[in-house]
Amino acid sequence: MIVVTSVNVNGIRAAAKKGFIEWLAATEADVICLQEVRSEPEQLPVELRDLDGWHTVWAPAATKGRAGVAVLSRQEPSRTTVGFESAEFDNSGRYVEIDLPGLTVASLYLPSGEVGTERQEEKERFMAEFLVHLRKLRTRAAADGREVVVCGDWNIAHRPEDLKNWKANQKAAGFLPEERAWLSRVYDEAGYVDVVRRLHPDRTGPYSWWSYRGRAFDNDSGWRIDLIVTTPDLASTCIEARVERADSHAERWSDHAPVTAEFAFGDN
Amino acid sequence: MIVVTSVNVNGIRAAAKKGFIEWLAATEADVICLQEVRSEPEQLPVELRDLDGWHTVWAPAATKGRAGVAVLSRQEPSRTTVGFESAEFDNSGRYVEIDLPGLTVASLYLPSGEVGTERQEEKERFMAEFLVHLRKLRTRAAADGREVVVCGDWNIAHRPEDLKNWKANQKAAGFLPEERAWLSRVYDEAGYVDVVRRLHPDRTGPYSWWSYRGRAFDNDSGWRIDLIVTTPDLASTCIEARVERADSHAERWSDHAPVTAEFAFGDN
DNA sequence: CTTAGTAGG
DNA sequence: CCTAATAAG
Repeated sequence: MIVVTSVNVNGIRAAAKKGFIEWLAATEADVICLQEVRSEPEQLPVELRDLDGWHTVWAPAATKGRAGVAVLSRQEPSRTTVGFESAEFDNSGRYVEIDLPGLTVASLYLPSGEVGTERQEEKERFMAEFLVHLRKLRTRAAADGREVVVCGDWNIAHRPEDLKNWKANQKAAGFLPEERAWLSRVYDEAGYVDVVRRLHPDRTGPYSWWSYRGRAFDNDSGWRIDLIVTTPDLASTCIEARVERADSHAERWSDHAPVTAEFAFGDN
Repeated sequence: MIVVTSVNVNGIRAAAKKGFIEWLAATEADVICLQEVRSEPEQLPVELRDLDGWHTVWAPAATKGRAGVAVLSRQEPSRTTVGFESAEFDNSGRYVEIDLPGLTVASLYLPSGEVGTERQEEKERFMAEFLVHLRKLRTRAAADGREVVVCGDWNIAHRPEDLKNWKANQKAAGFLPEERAWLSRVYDEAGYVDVVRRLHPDRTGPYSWWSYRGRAFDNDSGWRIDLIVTTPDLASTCIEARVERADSHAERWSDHAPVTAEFAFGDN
């Protein structure tokens, strides 16, 4: 059994002041993939340095205060790789990969994009390069007899069920036809599986991000853009997948909620 | 009788959230000179627009969020002048003057300066130009039979009694020998009077600014840099002068405290 | 330490 | 609306 969580913390230093530390102390996850850490390792608050019981790999962006991904694991990784052999993106705090026994885990923070700007073109370049990487990753893993799980903020909602207001967002970054088609290729051509959708094929959401603007969270006007995407054999061992939406009992310490999947993996 | 207050609000929008509005509602001042407003008039919170019972003149800096002075008066000014005919400084939100019957009131925010930087040179240029203005102002006022009061954050402590730690600050901006000498010229050559010091010749302080860093406020480790400076005849009518240091009963809504002087001016 | 602007989200 | 870097104080 392995429990994997993905969460965009929207600034780990701010999150730490609002409840992330307590959430971390209580989680039963074995591996946690973080996005938008927005901190150099040296800038982390003491409570997040030398985390007891966790092995950590931090992959900050070259630009201070931007992006940044990390993976926390209870087991020590046998290998750690920052980036995906991309000249443009390896230094941008958007991808880090670790190897655990029989399993490769990656934390991904795909650019957000903004229609009509250079940042949308950057997103598209990232998507093109990253799809190549996903294919290679799967081929390599198959050759090694390994499974793969890519956790992250993909910044794309795949289908109308994945966001509250799909009609109004057809020309918005994150739900553009070309972005949705790209995600289809991740599934249909590269052969990956979105495990939350696999276990909950018919429901709307569950959303994992709600804008801080307006009453988006209270109205559950969200998007499902934080995805746990795995190789098919691993997906078939997924026995639970959920979004940990904050409620009156749990503080909201990010505009995203943790997404968690449990796999009967390595069990006898 | 006229009551005049000078206070550096350190961002009127932040101050408004912390108690400035309540202070303003309770004050008995007739004229209030503000410095470091740091807001365009259009950006002011509603509570500070069309202030009931006050005439207001706002002189923001050309650069948003920087400097900015204002004068609030219960009587309507007969004349309002932004700047002091300085090509360099008239647009920098550092000086505004109003005329009331028999009295010119000015709000001044002298540059803070920082030793060894261009900003110290800017401060020195300001001082040179402003001293010329002070002389003209006094000459003009004398010809018109008017008194003058220049309220503001002068960003200079005159003597050892005017700051907690004068020995350690002899090479610090705000207590440099040339700055202190300049203030002496304002008094001795241009003929103005610092009314708080006139009424309290022997005491240390009263300080009007305490850094937000460390425990400066709790230790009363402050500076007396907010001054009410007047023509001699007006000074001789000053019957009270004080600093309104925040205590357990009053919120601290700025790193500066209001300085208030009461003049038996216009009384029969 | 605090303010406000700014870029990114 | 929120985070963090930055400049100024």
